[in-house]
Amino acid sequence: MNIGQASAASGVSAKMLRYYEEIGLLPKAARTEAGYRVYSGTDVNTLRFIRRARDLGLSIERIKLLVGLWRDRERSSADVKRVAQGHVTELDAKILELTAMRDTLQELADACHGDHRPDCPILHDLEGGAQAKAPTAKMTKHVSARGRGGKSGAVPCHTA
Amino acid sequence: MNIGQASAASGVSAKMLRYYEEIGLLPKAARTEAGYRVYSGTDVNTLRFIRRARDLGLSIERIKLLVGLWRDRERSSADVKRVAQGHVTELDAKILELTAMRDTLQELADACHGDHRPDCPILHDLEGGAQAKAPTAKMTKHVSARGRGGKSGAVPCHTA
DNA sequence: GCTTGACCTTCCCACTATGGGAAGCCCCAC
DNA sequence: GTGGGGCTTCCCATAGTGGGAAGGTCAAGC
Repeated sequence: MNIGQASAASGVSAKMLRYYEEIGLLPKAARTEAGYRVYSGTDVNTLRFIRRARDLGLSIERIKLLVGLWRDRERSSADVKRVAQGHVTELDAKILELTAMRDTLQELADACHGDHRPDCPILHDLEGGAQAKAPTAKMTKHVSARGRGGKSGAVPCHTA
Repeated sequence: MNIGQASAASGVSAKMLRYYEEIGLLPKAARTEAGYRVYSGTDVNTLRFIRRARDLGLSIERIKLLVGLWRDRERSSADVKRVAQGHVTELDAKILELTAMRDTLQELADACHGDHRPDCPILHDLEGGAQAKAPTAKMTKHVSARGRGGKSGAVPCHTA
């Protein structure tokens, strides 16, 4: 099987196949004399595994761990569960963060007339917003979001 | 005010100040004879506006629009609301996507013993998972996530 | 006046995954 | 033997952000 066929069979693009090989997620594929990569049915299984894992939003790093555990017959399910749970935790954090943003923005949008007039609570909030607004409460729950400057483990962004 | 002071006063890093200028979110700052950037109080206001907007997860592109509207006294609040609403829609989509991932993964993790034994429904799902699993239902709602290959407007990832 | 240290400048690199595309070689069918 | 499609590598772009190097500047202290 060459790269195109492995790609079609696994749902992982040829481009990604090369990339995964390059970063060490996949072992270096065997080559034909002409230099073409060669894949086996086993490889395709691994690729499907990876693809499913990516669909669940797991980072490449975590997938590396999981593939390792998958191949290891001596693994303990606890290790697998730990990796999964780690990702769930990240997802929860991200969901919380996005939800806070969404709610704040929706509140502001709801308060905006949305007509031809220039007055707009959205701009008003962005302008001075948070600090000077303690009394109004309710709108002040903006959540500092984005851990600013922290290498806080965030959910990798593969949507874009 | 030089860049360090503007940064401290606005909460936007000096690095980002230069970047925003480069991409045209900010006008080119005036310079001293030595080439140092000079900022005014007005600039700091704009920077704070931008920072608040980033905190709400708005993309630079949307912020450009908002800053433009903010400066425009003839604006209609409808335009502002449209931008905000667009972002809320994206956030909702992203939240839905992440939530689907989270739920699937949590279900799998819940089904995993998490002990020393190697059997693990998480790996089992990733392995063959979805297709061959229609009868089990409930677990099959995986949501194809990530619009694969689509330029589907996703929420920008500024968390990482 | 000179040194030192903090600050500024530009420029390049890294990150996460992914796609796009160019230049060039290869393979198969006709 | 020729054409088209597939393969190779290599570079670029994405969206924001941080890190750091090499070098110029400024202000304070001696």
